[in-house]
Amino acid sequence: MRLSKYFIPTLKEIPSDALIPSHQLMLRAGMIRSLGAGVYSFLPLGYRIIKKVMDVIRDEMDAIGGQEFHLPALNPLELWEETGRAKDFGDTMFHLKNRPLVLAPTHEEVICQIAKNHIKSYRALPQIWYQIQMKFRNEPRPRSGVIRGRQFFMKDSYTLDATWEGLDKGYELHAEAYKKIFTRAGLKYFIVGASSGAMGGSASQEFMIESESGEDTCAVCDHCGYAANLEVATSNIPKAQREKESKEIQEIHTPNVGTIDELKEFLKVDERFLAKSLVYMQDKTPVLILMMGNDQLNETKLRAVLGADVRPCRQDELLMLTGADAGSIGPIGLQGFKIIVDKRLKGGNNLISGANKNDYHLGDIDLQRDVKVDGYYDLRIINAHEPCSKCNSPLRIVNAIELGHIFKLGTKYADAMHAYYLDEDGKEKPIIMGSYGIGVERMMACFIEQNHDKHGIIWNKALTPFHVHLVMVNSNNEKVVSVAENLYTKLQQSLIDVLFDDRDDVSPGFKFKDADLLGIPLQIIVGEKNVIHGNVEMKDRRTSKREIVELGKVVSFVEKYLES
RNA sequence: CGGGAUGUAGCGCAGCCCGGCUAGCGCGCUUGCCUUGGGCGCAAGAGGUCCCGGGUUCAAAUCCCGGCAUCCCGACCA
Repeated sequence: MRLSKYFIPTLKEIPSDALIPSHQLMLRAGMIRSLGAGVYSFLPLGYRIIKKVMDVIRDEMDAIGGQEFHLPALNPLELWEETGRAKDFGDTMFHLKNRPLVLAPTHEEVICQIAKNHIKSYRALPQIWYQIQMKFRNEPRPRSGVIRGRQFFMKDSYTLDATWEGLDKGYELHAEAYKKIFTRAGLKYFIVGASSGAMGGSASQEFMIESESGEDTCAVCDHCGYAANLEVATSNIPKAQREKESKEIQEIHTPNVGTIDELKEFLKVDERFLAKSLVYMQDKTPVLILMMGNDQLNETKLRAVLGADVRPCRQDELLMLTGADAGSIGPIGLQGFKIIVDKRLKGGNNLISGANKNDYHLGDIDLQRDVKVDGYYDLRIINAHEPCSKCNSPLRIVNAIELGHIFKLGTKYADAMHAYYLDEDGKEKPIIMGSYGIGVERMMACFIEQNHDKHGIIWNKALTPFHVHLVMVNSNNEKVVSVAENLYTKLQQSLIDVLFDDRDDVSPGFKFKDADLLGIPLQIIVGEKNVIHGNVEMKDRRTSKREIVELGKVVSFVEKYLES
């Protein structure tokens, strides 16, 4: 491709709306342009890279037996009502105004519908179906360039199985394929256990890259490799120590003490003797939740215990139900409450908690003696430096970007849509599904986040838009022009993708800057000072190492480089 | 959806408080000359709904009201 004819509008200055490196560089390198919040046009160079990413994904999906589909983005609203997900997605799904159609944010329903109509026997299972297609989500706040957009490419795949062992196998195949995809794409990633959320199902893992601009938070152990989304992460933080003697409950006057920190200061006691109370509503049942000290409640963990519909109790409800305001609530003397306790408090005695009377607390509560506990669960958000639950090394808390997510769905969709097959005994059974996604633009953006310097992007061989960047330095020098033109032809004849900077109206410095910005990993620099000796210069974009190569050996040099 | 900021040429910005002459600067763009190993120089040009609508005023980019858009923080995020 001749740069003089190719549409690559590079920018010298950084557009002010772009804050993170990948977004800035994608704009500056002429790969994308914004059309509206969270909506991007891919220009020719950017789309070339998208296609490279898709190639890698497609290759590995085909390798595990995936069959590529192309499913419609327009879906009947009715289909989404069948599974109840029209309501679950709510405003996140785009609805058309002039027909009862929606723009699909994912494709479980469509897949399940096809399976329902055509998979009638266990003999037709298992199946791995996938597609790489545009997804639409009405994100309330798109951000970080293409990392969170309102429309984006996703590779989504689905396993259909007759047995739970089959699901496990399909899930494992995907986990392995994903590792290969991200490794080939040159991404430094880690895998975390994740919440399966409203997708339902039993197991779920996310493929993440660590990034300051990430929207997810993960706990990571650098020692043993444990990593988990904070939604589900656990640690070995010390539990309550039961004291030898349980003292008698006593009322303590605590005027103007609201928060745990104030209580700690007022009573001069260790945080681990304090039991913080929170009240949530599970349908019409109030639930009192006890946490140790100032431990924060993890709502994802809470929902896993109580169901998705729990909500924090309102202030007016709180006063009516307990007779006190937040800050003076406690587990003693409540009527009609369910009481659940964070595991960390298990066995605790001589604890201090609210008295359900404003400005009073109760001291020396023994959970075993005084409280009817409906269950102990892990409910807390872990903090940095807490000991790893596997190896006790201090955990790090990092921001991360989710590149891929794999789910064991089970029969949720088959049940809702009556997608049944006949098993060996002629019995009707629901098809067991798994669902697996990769964000295509995110792979591209994350690669740039991890591979750039102050001059621009540094592609690797798998994702680079062209194999080599041929820079003709002195376009007024006949010898240089003829050598560069000749090389361009020869390289193309050897099936090497060349971006040829043949512009004659641009100074050498400009060409070098553009080459570094675009980041093609190997630059061939044809300039006067080397050409007169029958040589050209090879520059490695990543290391900036330069090597002088004889003209006749350029093609074989490049071929060797590409194979290495 | 709550909080904050911004909106002036393709891009980056100044001007706005404190209303007033033809709305300005850098980059980019066009033309000519020049230059050719790190965003080159000189000269001449083109390019504007000052986000939109309303109001105040002799006079509005500037003040007031309403709206829209974009970005950031938070909430949300299968």
